Amino acid sequence: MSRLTTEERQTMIIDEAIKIIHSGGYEALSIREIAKQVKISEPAIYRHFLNKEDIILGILNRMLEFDKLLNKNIAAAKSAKQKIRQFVLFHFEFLENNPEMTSVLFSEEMYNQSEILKKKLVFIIQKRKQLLKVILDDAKNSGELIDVDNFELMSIILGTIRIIVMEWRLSNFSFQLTDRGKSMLKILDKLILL
Amino acid sequence: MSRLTTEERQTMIIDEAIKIIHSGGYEALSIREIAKQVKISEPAIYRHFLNKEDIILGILNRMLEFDKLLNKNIAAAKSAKQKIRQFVLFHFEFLENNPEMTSVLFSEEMYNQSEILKKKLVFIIQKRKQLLKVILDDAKNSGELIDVDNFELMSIILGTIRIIVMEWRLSNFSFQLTDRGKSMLKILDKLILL
DNA sequence: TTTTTGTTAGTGAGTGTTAACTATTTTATT
DNA sequence: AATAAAATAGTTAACACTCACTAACAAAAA
Repeated sequence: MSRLTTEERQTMIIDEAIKIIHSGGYEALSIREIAKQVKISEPAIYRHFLNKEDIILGILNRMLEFDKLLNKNIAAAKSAKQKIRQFVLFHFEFLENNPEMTSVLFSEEMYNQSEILKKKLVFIIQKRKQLLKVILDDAKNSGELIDVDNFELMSIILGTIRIIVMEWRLSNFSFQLTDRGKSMLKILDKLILL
Repeated sequence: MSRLTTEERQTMIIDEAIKIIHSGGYEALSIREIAKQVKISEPAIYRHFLNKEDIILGILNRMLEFDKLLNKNIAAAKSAKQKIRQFVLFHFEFLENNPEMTSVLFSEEMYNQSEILKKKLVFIIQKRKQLLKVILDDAKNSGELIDVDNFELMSIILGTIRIIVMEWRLSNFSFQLTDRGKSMLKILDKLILL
């Protein structure tokens, strides 16, 4: 067996960790299982991560990469209206292509493990809310959005996205998430866009 | 120590189990910890429940009791409009008075333990959706509701309730949930009621 | 006397993590 | 360019601990 660099192993370890959570929930995520999937010994894991918490932190950093993609995607949209649509649709598109990330998204137990993890999760959520807030403020300024409190609108949009993804999971991914997202977006259009 | 009946012990065990989940997440829910809190030995737990899954099933049945209360509360409302408002508000009122139930609500790992548990959870969610569906259908028939697909409206309402409760949890219950619920309801009123 | 609720002691399996050591790769020196 | 030294990535074996659950027995209540 040839040795790999820490960066390569870290990537493999995070990859497999996400897969394990997807197939067996956070409870199934053990150092033993990761080692088995990555095909190295358990102690070798500790060459690349400080401890289990550090691995979970790595998973959370993967979620930040989604945010980068989301930002790029939205920057390309022209009108504020289009930005809102892209914000919603890109969530569904990304998760449809990366269904294992929904498991990460809903593994609340995982973030409950330590204050560091919880803070990081709150940070990620906060960042996404901030992005949506800027878009909604723009939309309101350009008269494209209904005149109600943006703070509440954010909860409506994010809550609706989240529960649809949850329904998708509970149905064992049995429907096309983007299709469902599109029909949801139509209604949302009617309700909040002018 | 005086002996108690199975019914009394079962109630105590479920009570403590919920408390444990609330303070330490599902991961903290062990037979050992329950026994410690109830102040009986571990094997004594097995006099009153078949196994751990059976205890979780008991917790899920507690959630069904909320549904009974919700049904009563809604039956008292006169107009369909009022029923929608009550459906939303009662969720917030109940959880504000029983914050530990939010932990149960969000312990997804718990229901992932077995197919039986997952099915029971899906059943509970399905039941609550059905209740909301009937209300929305009524509201539409009596011309009190905006004319969009009710299926999508259900996701918007349930998703918004859920994410507000999630925000409440992540803030360590630092704001008044019912107040937040009321201002949310105002916006929802504007958006979907005629 | 029988049933029910409790106890103590113990099972095998799984957990994250560490100590001690080895093999490979990279860097520095001859 | 060849070789010695240092750093890195891996191993096996074991640590102390927690897990859900059970056998065997005791005491209280019906």
